[in-house]
Amino acid sequence: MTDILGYAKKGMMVNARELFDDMVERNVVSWTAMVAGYANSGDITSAKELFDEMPVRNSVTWTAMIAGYGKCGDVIKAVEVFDQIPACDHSAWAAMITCYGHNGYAREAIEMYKRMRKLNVKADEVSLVGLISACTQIGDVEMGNSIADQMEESSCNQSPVVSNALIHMHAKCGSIDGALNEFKNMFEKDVVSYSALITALADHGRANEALELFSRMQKDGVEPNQVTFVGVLNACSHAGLVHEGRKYFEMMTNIHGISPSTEHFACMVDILGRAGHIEEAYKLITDNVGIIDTGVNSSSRASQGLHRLREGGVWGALLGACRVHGNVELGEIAAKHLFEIEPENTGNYLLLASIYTSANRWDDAARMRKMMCEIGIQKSPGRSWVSNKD
DNA sequence: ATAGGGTTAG
Repeated sequence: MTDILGYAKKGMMVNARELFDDMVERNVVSWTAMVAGYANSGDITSAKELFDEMPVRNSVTWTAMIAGYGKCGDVIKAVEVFDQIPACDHSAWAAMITCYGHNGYAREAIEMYKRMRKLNVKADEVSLVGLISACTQIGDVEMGNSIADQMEESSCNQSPVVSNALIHMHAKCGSIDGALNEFKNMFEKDVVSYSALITALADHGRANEALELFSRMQKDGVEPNQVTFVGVLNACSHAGLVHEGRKYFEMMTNIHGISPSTEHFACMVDILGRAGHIEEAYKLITDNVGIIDTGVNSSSRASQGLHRLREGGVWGALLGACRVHGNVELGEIAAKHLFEIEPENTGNYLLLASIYTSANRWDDAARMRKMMCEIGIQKSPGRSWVSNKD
């Protein structure tokens, strides 16, 4: 039994299933562990099969199914499950709020939260985090400001996860002071707290403070992760700190054993390129094209599209640098990749056109603008046909 | 015992 739970938790569903099939005395916990295991590994079909077969379900089972549909983006099915729950508890509400938020329905998530409170269901940490996350998405400061009271009431004002979500919300909604304040009042700051605030400071143009915070994080003995370093490198990029950028990149790989992801490469290309080290930036890409292409942190839910988008970030950074420094040769190479990766992004044509213009290559610049127009024309009639039909 | 949550994205 303990083995099944272990395998299911790790997503090793073939092993878990073997043991489960041989099991004599299954109970609601082993059934639910299987359902949740399938749902978490993205196999919602198998999860649903077992869910339908199982003789007894409990609130954990229902919640796992909602989250499973949420994870694969099927909000309709998640709502169906939610509506069928015989006795809906706070966890089911929390899963539904989260499901809406994660799929871009921030307003629905907030409405769901309000409905829950109207029925006197108590908010818990998870529903609060879902609410905060939704408020962050649409910049609902008013709702965000009411969260402090909710926290008192649900007695999770000391939850690090809730506080981390609040740091992010304040930062994204423009209140860096709010983020700093939330951070200051935390009892136990973890890697996410530091990473969120480092990123926030970097985004707000306060690179030195971001790097100071990184030093303090190390003094406090909190181990940085790959997200932390994206923030740190972003700070270097905004402040034009080439030497420091190189130093942190090496520190990340050599001391902390973190293999650089496409985001890290994009930051480095940006740092080097802005400073005029365009050849070096280009070499960084070509030397690591295997890593950048496949992505080292490819999670199971990372789609092909996501990778291509990320790869675009690297070439996009190079193209931007080529424009600043007027490098036609590498600008053409970067643009060529971008035209393939994201042909619909007209900004890339404009950037290359601008590079040509700076080099007095008017004909080439005109050719780019023409290509851009053709793409715009190809796109819009297609759209209006679709919308005219319904 | 089994579930749901926070930090990267130019």
